[in-house]
Amino acid sequence: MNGEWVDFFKALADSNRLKIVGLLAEKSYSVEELAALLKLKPSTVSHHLSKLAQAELVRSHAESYYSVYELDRAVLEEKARALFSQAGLSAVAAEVDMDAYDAKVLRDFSRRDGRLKTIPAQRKKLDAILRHVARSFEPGIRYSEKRVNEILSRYHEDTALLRRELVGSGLMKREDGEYWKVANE
Amino acid sequence: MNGEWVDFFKALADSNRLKIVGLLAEKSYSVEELAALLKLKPSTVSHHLSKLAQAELVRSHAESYYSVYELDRAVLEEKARALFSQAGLSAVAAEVDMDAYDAKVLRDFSRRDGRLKTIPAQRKKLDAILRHVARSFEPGIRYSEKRVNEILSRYHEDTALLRRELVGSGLMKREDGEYWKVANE
DNA sequence: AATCTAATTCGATAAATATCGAATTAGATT
DNA sequence: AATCTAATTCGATATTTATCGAATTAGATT
Repeated sequence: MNGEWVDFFKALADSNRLKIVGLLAEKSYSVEELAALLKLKPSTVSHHLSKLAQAELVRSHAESYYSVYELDRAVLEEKARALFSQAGLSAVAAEVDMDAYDAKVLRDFSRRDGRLKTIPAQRKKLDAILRHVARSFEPGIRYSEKRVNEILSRYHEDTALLRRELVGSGLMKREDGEYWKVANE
Repeated sequence: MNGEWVDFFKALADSNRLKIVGLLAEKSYSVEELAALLKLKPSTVSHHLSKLAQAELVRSHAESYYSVYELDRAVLEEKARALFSQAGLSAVAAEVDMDAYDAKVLRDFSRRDGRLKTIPAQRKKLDAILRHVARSFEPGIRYSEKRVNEILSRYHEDTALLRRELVGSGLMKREDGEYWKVANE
């Protein structure tokens, strides 16, 4: 989940909350003081602080009448560090469905019976279709051109085009008139 | 202004925009591809990308039919770096009115004529009042106790209390029955 | 030149949220 | 125990904004 990151950025995505963080970076303040400095009502500041606290950016402790808030630099630095790293960035997108694009192209170009309405002319869409078609071939098996055409004819009558593109895209190989599927992954 | 920072955080304060950044961290994508991957309409993705572009986090270039978007790592790293530094953090709060708290306390405790309704018992509020009262004394001049009381009586009848607190707080000094103001700043 | 196609802009709508004032709570001071 | 005080919570409101579909635009392909 990227919820933790969203909380972090949402917490800082407000002008007044940024000012609070800026102020707390210099010293600790009570809610009342922050309200006076920012010209906001204490209830509003309290609301802002609870968002910052939810993101673990601030902590508070009681001090006589006041709750004194202080900045938690460690969390800030940890997040800043992650922004640098490739892994940290990519983790943010972890739950994206990487096959959704292929699925959409396939839907757009297929009939109910699974045959292709047309063969897409555009490179990226053609590639998506080819990846799909290639699943009809078993890895490790050598197919005659005749057999390849049989299988491809389930998708579209222009088997020559499909065959040529499969080889051209590197999904399949050809040698001595025989074809085989390149191991995927 | 902290507008630049607000733009930065606002740009990333959305789950789908975070996913976009995560995806672009691995490779470039067209609007259409991103829309398919995120299961959003192209118009929505376009909107998200324009926010990211406004924060200078992404750039686009035309490529045949498509606008291909790519991540600008430099901006991301520059911001991340600033999050570490004291100066960077404090800069965020640059335009906060640091005297607003004192002004509020003063307002709360003063009558229209400038005299004090009461002398605040709470430390922080008393300090704010004392800073105000101390402005009635010129630095570099030595005052007799009688003269000090005269001046303080403009604010409140309990001049002894004010005098004692001014010295106690370090705003004024006393020696041989004479008083003077400590240079501020 | 005519036609396609992806991208963008625009208008509308529904959901999220910043702000305030009133009521309540939690703690400290007397 | 009784009283104060700052903080918090709650309810209401106005603003912002995420999303979509329709219309338009900008570019490339034919």
